[in-house]
Amino acid sequence: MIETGATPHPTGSAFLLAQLGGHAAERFAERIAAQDLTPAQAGVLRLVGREPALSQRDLAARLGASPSRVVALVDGLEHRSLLSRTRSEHDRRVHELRLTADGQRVLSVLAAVARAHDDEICGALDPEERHQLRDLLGKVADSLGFVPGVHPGYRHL
Amino acid sequence: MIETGATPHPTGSAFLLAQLGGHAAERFAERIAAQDLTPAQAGVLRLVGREPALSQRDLAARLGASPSRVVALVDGLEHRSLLSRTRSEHDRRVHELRLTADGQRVLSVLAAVARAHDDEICGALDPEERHQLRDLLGKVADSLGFVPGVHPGYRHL
DNA sequence: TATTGTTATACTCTATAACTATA
DNA sequence: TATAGTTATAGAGTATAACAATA
Repeated sequence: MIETGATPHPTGSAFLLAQLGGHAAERFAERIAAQDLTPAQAGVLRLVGREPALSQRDLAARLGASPSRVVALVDGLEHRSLLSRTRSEHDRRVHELRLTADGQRVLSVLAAVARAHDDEICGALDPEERHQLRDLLGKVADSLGFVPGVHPGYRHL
Repeated sequence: MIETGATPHPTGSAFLLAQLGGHAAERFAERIAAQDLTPAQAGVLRLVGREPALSQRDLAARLGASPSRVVALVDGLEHRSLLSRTRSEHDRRVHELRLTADGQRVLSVLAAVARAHDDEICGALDPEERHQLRDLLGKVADSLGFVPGVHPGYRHL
């Protein structure tokens, strides 16, 4: 992985943000590798867990990925019995995605992993500072149009 | 691009950090594409600008990339006359890397782009909040062992 | 005709291993 | 023998385009 960026950190936070974000993503990937999951797969479980009966097309939009990519992602998770595809009764073209009982178990493990991950990343901050950081990041995210669970590029669909 | 992650944002900042960091990196990449540069190339210019006569091997360590990858990166920049390779007189195996005059010009353009980029990302924050955010991120970065200009994986060399 | 999911294909990024030239 | 750089090769990840089933 290559760190992008400009000068060390003169006045700006954007470079530091990209650096830390990259590190956080990398560490999270390492952690979930223990459950044999990639970040993309974890994203699928998270989104399907939140929105049962999601179609592959809508999932692709929320992930910011192509529909063909979702096929492979769902194939793998279905093969491991973590989620199921069922044809919609209203429109037999669409596949409704749902977590299996195993899938829900894995999802709750992922939530615990995320908490531990968060403690690792923010461990240097006291509770008040963590709260401040979350508020500031939330403000930035809002201003950039981030909607939880929806890829920014598709937030208008 | 796929957003990794766990729950929306319950208590933790790590997911938001990864999300925003990814967005910031992506937007920076779009901006420098106007100069026909990739983030990796920008990183090379930045590091060689800071440490003239850097060897390709040391550059690879600082980037967190493989030496073979650096070959292609340097090839491209040398071909565009943004940096030069000269064999070291002390050890004729090593190539000393330096920015050309054009390379330094491009580097200063990159610095301006980084400032604009930063304003875009942090535009929703007032000056005091931006200062707070930078301090908090700096604290997190320090606790994780980040050294400016050196990839974390290689900070001990 | 338009849309969902699928397959085939190709492209980009990147690392590992073998090679060369120096030391 | 060991090291700096290079080349050859292969793998991962991903998108685009063509296709089949359904609307």
